[in-house]
Amino acid sequence: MAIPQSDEFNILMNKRPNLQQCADPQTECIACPIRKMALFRGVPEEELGWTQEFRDAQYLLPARETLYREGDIAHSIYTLFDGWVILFKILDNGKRQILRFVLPGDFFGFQVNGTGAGAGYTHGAQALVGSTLCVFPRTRLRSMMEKQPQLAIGLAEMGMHDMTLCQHHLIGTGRKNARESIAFLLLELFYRVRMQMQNGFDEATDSIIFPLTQEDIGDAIGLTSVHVNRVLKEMEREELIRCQRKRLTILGEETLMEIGQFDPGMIAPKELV
Amino acid sequence: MAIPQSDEFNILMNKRPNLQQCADPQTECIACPIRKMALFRGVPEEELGWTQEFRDAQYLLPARETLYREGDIAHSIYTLFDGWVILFKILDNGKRQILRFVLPGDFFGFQVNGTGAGAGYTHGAQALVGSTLCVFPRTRLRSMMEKQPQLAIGLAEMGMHDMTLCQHHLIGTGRKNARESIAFLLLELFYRVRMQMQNGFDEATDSIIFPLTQEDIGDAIGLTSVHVNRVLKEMEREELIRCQRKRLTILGEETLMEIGQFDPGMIAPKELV
DNA sequence: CCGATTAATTGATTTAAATCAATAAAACGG
DNA sequence: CCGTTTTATTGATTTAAATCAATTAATCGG
Repeated sequence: MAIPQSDEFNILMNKRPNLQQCADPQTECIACPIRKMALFRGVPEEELGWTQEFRDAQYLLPARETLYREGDIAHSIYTLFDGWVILFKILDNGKRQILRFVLPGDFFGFQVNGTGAGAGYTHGAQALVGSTLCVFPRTRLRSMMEKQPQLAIGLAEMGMHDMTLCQHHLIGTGRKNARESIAFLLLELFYRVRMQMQNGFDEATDSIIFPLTQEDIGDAIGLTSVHVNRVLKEMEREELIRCQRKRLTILGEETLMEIGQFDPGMIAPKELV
Repeated sequence: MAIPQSDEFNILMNKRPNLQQCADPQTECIACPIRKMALFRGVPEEELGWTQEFRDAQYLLPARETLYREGDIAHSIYTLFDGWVILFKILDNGKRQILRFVLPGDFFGFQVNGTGAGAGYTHGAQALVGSTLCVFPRTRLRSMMEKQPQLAIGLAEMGMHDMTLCQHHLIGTGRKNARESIAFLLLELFYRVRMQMQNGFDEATDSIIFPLTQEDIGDAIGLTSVHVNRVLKEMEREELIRCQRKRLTILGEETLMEIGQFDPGMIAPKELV
């Protein structure tokens, strides 16, 4: 049975043809299990009806589909409700640099070039696995923030968090070798998944769903997939990790943390004093 | 003649021993020539007396002095009024990664680890040349933003700008070679200086004051100073740049932009719609 | 379940940049 | 101006990672 599709949905589909409408019922902001980590973290409960109204709807993005490309007009901004999304940039020579791994609760799509409603995304976005998105109109963000300063504070706090991650990736590509960078990235994603979502993390085996290919890892860290493979294999031989069937298990957490110079404190959400 | 020093100054000096009190008169926020680019960009003129009161004072940081180290308790946040400051992180192996070049109008010092008043800076800060700083107490930032949402919006906008720069540095270290990264960095700094400040840029020769050593360049891009030297020398031989006596001239702007894949649009200040 | 595509694995070879090692040239503090 | 300390420069050698080239193992769509 076909799901009836709203006008707004059809308009959005013209802009973002890969999105699929969610089956109802959709999660309300007030009942949202990830709200405390997400954009509306600081907004008081009694105001949530109002933020709810700001939100367009929830949509599904199938695995491997592109949400938007660099340069596309940025009509929407997004909160990832469930799944994995990567933000990346393709260089002239065809090489790809992954800029950010988006996990549930993360907000994205607000980095644009240019001014006004016609500004374009500075990067592309693509799902690694089937993902659910909360969609918001970008052009109302500023007026929303003026009315509700908690929203602006939340955005600034999330921006600080994203910046910390980006700076650590810069440190990795700039001044760490392959083994160190890879150890760091695996731990970062492991901790983020364990902290941010209920599903994905399996307590029994201390493992997470890990949908990255070795090429994805390389494109995040600035290595070729061949070299990533060699390092991962070596780590498996050393019983530091197990990485197969899209599942990652951390066996030697202490050792990996030393190798990667990883401090779990960096994963903690940022809060303005 | 010694400048009389206030109580607040003496308290600050215990925390930041390298700062020197400015000779009066200090620049008032309302008369600040860089305000339109800085933190108080969106704050209406009639509110500036109030923001002025938030500000501690202006201080001098001599060339090569450290403002703070990673882990220091983050009492203050800063706007650079004049000069050049670098933010960096030192790894366990002693290597340094420069995270950001701070130019006049830029806001910094708010990236911290931990919560509350005792949180510590995630990075160190050091002056490349004698610099003037506007100092603010970090612990009042949130309440300021709640009272004046324009401040939060300004912070979010500046955060977007910083993020764009950080992502481009990541792209450079991750997926560009030495020649491409260096071309990009030189152009980025050239454009930022030309855009942000009156002094520093010399219209007659189309050159800027450029206080970085070749080691600084390397630590920003993830290269050794030896290799930076070879690439710079080659670029000089090709008449693309002139880089001597702490002054940088761009001779082959078009060619450099192609080499570095540099788009001046990325330098433009970000604005929320 | 099955052919087709995508991802992982491994070996051989090359290369961009690091490292090692000296000088030469600037900048700095009295 | 002068000795001292930083920076810049250049050559010789090494190395971490890239590239090239197959082959094997998974995953996917019907």
